[in-house]
Amino acid sequence: MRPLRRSTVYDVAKEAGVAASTVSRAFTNPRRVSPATREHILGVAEQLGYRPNPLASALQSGRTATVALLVPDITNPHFFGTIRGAERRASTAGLTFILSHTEESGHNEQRQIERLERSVDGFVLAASRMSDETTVELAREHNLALVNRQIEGLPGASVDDGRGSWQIVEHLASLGHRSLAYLSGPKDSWLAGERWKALRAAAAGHGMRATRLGPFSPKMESGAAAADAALVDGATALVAHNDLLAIGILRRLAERGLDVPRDRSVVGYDDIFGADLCVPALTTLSGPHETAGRAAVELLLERVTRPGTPPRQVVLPPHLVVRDSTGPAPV
Amino acid sequence: MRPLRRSTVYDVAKEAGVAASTVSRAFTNPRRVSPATREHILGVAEQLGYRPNPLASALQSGRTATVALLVPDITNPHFFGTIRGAERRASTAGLTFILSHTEESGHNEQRQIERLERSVDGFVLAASRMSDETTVELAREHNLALVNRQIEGLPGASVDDGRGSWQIVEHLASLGHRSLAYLSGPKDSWLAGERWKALRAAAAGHGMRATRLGPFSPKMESGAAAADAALVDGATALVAHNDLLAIGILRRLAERGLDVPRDRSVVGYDDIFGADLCVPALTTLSGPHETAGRAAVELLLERVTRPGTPPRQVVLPPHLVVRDSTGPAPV
DNA sequence: CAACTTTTGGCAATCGCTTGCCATCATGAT
DNA sequence: ATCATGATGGCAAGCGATTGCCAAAAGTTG
Repeated sequence: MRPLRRSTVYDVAKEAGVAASTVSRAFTNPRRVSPATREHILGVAEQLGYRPNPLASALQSGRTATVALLVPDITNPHFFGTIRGAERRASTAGLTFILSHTEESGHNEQRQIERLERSVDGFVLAASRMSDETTVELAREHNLALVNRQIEGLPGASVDDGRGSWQIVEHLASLGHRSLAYLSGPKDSWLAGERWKALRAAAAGHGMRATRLGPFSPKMESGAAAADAALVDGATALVAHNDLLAIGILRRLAERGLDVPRDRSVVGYDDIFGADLCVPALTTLSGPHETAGRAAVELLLERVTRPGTPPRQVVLPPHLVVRDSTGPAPV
Repeated sequence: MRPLRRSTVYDVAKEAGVAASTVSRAFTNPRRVSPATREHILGVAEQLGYRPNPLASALQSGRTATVALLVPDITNPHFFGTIRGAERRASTAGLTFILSHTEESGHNEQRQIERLERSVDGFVLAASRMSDETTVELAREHNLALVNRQIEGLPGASVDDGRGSWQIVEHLASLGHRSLAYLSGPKDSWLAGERWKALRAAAAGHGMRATRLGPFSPKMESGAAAADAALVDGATALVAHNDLLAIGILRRLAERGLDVPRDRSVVGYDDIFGADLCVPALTTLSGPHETAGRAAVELLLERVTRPGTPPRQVVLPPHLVVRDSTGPAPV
């Protein structure tokens, strides 16, 4: 590999018989040069194989044409949709897309932001673990958009899991369940908090008993512990923090000789790939997470191109996908 | 958002009573300044909240501490392992990680490389769709590492699907199958080519008949067409280009009233999440794709830190995971 | 103590582009 | 013909680091 010398604005300028500034403008600010010279410059640039150096450009202008997405756990299928959506949107806007894993730690998020601050135009924070205060503080100096987290005054896109949780409870109530157990996820996850609040409220509204168990790590392996805890609790309906956990629970219940949905009903969140493959196929709350990822990048863009506009919050409706893991409450 | 003015080397230099060059060296080349001044500078920098601007640094030095991963299709679970592995390795090496989707097009890969060339230290190309010639050509000017593609003289990490295909055939042969159909994937995928070559050779070695059908797009939706084609062919063993396709095939066969593994055996490649959840659970070739992703970044790093060393090729062994979708050939 | 080597730090050029400001020129209005 | 006006292009000063080269200081050696 021999990184050959690329031609610069100066080479193009000399060859085209204009000043470097004019070359620059021909590329970044077309209306600032006459159509004729622009054509000419572009032609010369083309034949010289000129390509603007994004670093140099960013250094001077402060605009990097890059966004970063910070996810707590790259390994968790829950985030794939968000990653996809964000990447696709960035790509169509001609933005470079940086992906970074924060290991479920707010502190890490903060460090990444500091590390990348000069290299990006903004950050999308997915399921951020940082406190409201820290986030607001950071938002003063950085361009942030949140996914699945709502903070007053900050732009964000989230799936309305509160409303979704009501749907879950209604579904379960209609099947005659009188009690549910929520197998909770990471305790500093905002989304998890929202889910539980809504579940509890909805349960109360339907005269159902609701208990929160856990927290459990949102992985299949935690399913056993979660299932066992739920059995002790005795609730007939188990609502798991996410599909991974729900699938783990399904497995454990089968091991312990219980039939789903006859003896217990199980519901998950996310509708990940695989949720309809397992047996019984999982009833789960499907959220437009890809859309959320896309929207978040969109919001970031908005703040760059039209600063001063008030931050928007996009809330997306989820829908319950009823499959085979829920059924009438046992008598 | 008010991007406050960050302090620069000059601020630190003035405050510490040294030259900017010394500050720079204190950070990037510690042994070039005396321990005492270094300590002092670091202290001042700390209290001024100084953070080096990666853009400025990259512009001058040519080193960006960034790598890019180009994948044909972000949506395909096959790549999740590679993405994870590459991201994790990059992250532990302190590198910024750029993820980019090339829409299954070699031409797009090339454009991305051109766009990002100054912004990264190297590229990992996963399942590249470019021709050998183009790739070799690009490798002259860029730092490339390939995943699941082998080109003479270029560094790369790949899963040995040739060997894996032999394992598949041996497994099928041992179950008494006398014929197999390979439901092929994208036709310009190198990996797909390797698989078929090995399958055909192995089948010949075992006196089995082998046909290649397709190409099919490697998605679940294509399963129906693939299954139907295979039924026409009559082979008792169906080997699908990947698990997605295999799962689609499973569904179609069930729809058409055929029992797997009694009437037909089905095998996939990749062992994606969900392969053990579907019914029957899928027999599939599990490859260490995460390791491959990690290794590729490793190779890139090697070329940056020790230029001149001959490019290495890492070949990783896959293993066959036998589940419930394969069984004795029907009599 | 002279002569020589090694450390340490500073100077200034450089990476490649952007942009505020100014000069020029063509245009239209008067 | 005169002047205000806008369009166009050039000049030059950055952006914030890195690094080759040099000089002074410090350390070695006989």
